[in-house]
Amino acid sequence: MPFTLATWNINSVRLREPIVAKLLSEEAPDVLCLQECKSPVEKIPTEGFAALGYTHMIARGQKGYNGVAILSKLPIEDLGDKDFAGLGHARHVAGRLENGTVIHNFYVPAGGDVPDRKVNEKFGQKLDYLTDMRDWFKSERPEKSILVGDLNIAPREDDVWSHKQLLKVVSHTPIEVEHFGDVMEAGGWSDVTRADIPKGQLYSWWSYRARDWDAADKGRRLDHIWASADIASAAHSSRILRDARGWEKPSDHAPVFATFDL
DNA sequence: ATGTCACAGTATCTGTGA
Repeated sequence: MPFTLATWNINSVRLREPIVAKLLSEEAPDVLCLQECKSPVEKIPTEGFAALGYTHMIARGQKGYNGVAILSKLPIEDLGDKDFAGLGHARHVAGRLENGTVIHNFYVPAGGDVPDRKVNEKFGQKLDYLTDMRDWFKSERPEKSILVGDLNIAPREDDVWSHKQLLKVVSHTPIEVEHFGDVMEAGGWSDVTRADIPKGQLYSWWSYRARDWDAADKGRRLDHIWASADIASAAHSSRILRDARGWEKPSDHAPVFATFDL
């Protein structure tokens, strides 16, 4: 049975419950992975989502920061979480659908402003987080697995509005892109979105600070869907719902979709 | 390109994170 999955950094699930409901109503993915819920799990507004058919949820949360959740129409088993880099943050949760597909939902640390771990501890934490992801997937080689989330890195030149102008901007520096590639290689992961849409500029995030985000279009592709090598060929119909960036009280991220014939 | 958001804590603003 094919299923459609979406990933969306929601930047407060409680404040944006209306647009989560809008996405579920209008696009109806089978599974929606959220990041930056900024809510303890018990305060996530699950009732409205359940009323739309999303009766299953696995989540990790903390007050005010981070937080990840997987809303699902399909039953999903909680496989636990990993505290990569020992930060004590709610940045990962894994689940398994009844067809055996494992879903990893990640919110990788943003990394602060200065791309130098000697003067910016947050940048070091981001690199360490990615290194721990690499080591984990090297030891636990993923099978029949999907990895999604806000990875806070735009790896390709055509994943940013200006490669040259962003080379020293956190999210697109060479050291981050190298770590990103190391995680992919360690897990044998395939970039589903770029396998489907190999050419052209592709963004999933536009800053709140731009006067007119749509016209300026200074975006970055920070949100990703990966598949393990054994199921990579089952993925298709990738898209980024740019419209959602223009909805009422929007997140600064747009949802990314893919469908899997599994 | 220092601009706009969201949240905690204390409070009706300041600091932090993104």
